[in-house]
Amino acid sequence: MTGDATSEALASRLGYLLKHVQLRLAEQSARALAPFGIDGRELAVLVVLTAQNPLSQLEAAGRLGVDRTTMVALVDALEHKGLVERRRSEQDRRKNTVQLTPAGQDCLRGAERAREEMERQFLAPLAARDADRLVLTLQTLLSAPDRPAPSNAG
Amino acid sequence: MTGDATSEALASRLGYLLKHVQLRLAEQSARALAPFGIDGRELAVLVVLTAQNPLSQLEAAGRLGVDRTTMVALVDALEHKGLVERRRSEQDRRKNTVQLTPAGQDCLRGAERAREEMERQFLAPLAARDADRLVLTLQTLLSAPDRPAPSNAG
DNA sequence: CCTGATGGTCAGCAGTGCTGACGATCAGCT
DNA sequence: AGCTGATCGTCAGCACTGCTGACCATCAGG
Repeated sequence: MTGDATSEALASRLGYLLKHVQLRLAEQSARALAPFGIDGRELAVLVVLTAQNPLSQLEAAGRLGVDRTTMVALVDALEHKGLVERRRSEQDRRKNTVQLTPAGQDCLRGAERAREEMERQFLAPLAARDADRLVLTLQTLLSAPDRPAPSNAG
Repeated sequence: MTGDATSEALASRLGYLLKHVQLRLAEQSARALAPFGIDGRELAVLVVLTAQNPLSQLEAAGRLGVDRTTMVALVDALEHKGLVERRRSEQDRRKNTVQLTPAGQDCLRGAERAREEMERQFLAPLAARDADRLVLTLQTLLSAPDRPAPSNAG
């Protein structure tokens, strides 16, 4: 990882780069959030839950890009820690609205600060411009339409 | 993912962006490589194996950033497909040197072309400049030193 | 020959994310 | 009202990945 043959063979491969950069960020994130007793995915749940009016689990799952069955375990964990509260929706009793508890809001505030600081340090090796551009570039790639399996009939 | 609340809450989070961009690339990669009967990780193994003189499994694992126990299964699969060959090293009979078979070299050539085309399409939404910069930026982040757990004694 | 270290292998475990099924609920229709 | 199909949350089960720990064969040094 220090300029040897790896660079020649792999360092220009997008897959390798994205995977390992993501891995490294995940490590930093886990370290930064450990004091708050949550991990990055759980923090993301807290964030989407405060972003608007109370969401159902399915809505939250959609915003996070995870499966609804995954969201069950996520909310389970957060509820167990006393950070969120499930409540049966009165408009539609199939749904659970999930809301932050006061403890959850405290946790969110602190954890978000820690995450921001972590990201700042993670991006420190870059020029400020390049850091901004990285975010924009990734956003562009994500918002591009999915290309489905190539089909001759297409 | 089309400009709704997700953008506000998550779209600027590095973790979310990296994870989902990586996921999307992985899908494209799987699709592009399917005709060759290998996946992205296996292609990466083939690449490092041709990059130099025959490598031992441990050396290959090091270059790929995977565990040696992971490499066992990887080489198993490739050997099963007839793309690589294990051979006991004569210098050090604890080691396996792993080499591409002719079929492996054919596969590598075709799969690399497919991967390059796939990456080109993946990066198509970006200006050429931004695509280049993305690679450089990711390389910079990866080559930055790991920051170990913060320690008061440090 | 011992001893300690190294490389490959395997079993087992943990984390993640999926599918498929189920019960409860809703909406539309009759 | 009652029936039907869809929706939401839940759970069990599976697959994939990547790790740890143990084992054996082998090497290097005494």
